[in-house]
Amino acid sequence: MKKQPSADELTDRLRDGERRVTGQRRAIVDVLSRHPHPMTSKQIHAALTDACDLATIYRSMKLLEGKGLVERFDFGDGVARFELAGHHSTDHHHHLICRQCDDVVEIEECFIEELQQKLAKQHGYAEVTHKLEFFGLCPNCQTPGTTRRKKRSCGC
Amino acid sequence: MKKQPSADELTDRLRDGERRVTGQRRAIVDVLSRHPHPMTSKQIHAALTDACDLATIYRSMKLLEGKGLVERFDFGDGVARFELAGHHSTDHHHHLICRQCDDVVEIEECFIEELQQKLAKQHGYAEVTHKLEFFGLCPNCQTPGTTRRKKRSCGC
DNA sequence: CCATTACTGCAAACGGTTTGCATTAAAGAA
DNA sequence: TTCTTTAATGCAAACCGTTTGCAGTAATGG
Repeated sequence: MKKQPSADELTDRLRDGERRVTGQRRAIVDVLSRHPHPMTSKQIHAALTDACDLATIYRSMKLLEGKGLVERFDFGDGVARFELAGHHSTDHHHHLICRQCDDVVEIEECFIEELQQKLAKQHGYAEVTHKLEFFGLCPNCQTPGTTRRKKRSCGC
Repeated sequence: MKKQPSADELTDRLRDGERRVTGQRRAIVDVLSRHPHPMTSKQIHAALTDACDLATIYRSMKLLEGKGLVERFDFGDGVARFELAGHHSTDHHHHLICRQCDDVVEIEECFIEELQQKLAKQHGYAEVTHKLEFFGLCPNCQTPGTTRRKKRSCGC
């Protein structure tokens, strides 16, 4: 948890562009700010103290992502996950996810920027980005018989 | 189009394990063998000469993937895409996808194996794999006004 | 405090994928 | 070849994450 965009930045970024700072959006950002790993919309929904509609969350995530306040990740299971931007040293980063228990390791560095540029130039592509996630078995899940399907209490 | 797993290999791989070589599965592999880029189940379905049910395709893709005859890719749009294994020099590879027109460049090399191993060791993870795809604007789509939304005739 | 209009909740719709079940057709045996 | 077994198929319904239309609600600027 490094720099906190939280309330102030939320306001700043939403204000310009006739978007409003609502209780729901504040609450969503608040939940995200307390979780170190990407959360699904459903998890965010569950973590909210005073519930708001799931549709509102989906709409909010899209907005927040567009404003750069939130980062979207795809773990390949058909469910979008979100992290608060600025949560880690760089917004753009990757993850190492346990196939067995959903443990998540944050990989803060991104080592393929140069490679990406090489590819872009090579094929004449512009504005190139990438998505990269690693999957494996965490230490606990390697020894059969050990705790599997561990779930964090916060569900993230 | 390098080595062709096609019929023979299809048979080999399915036979052991009491799975059957059906007309539908042969047809699916056949369609894939004629397409250079990943195809969605719906695209495969559309490309089949004598149609078979979509559910059958979904079931087949899962089986073929499990048998290593097919490679699954995720372009982040919530639709699974498949390529015939052995289509390219290495089965494991990546793509550079145009955000505008869905053009696909096959990136045959994978340059982050060593990095992956470093990460695995660093965090004690085993059997680590990764998913990596690049997104950008292809040469055609960079100049506004040029052909956009190009669709290959084969829909792949 | 008001007026404007973005945002919310609700419910219905959507798109990709999965599943249950009765029927069809591979594969091996006779 | 024909018979038997049982995996695979087609069809329709279910699923699940996500999106959308609409009427009511609430944030913003005046």
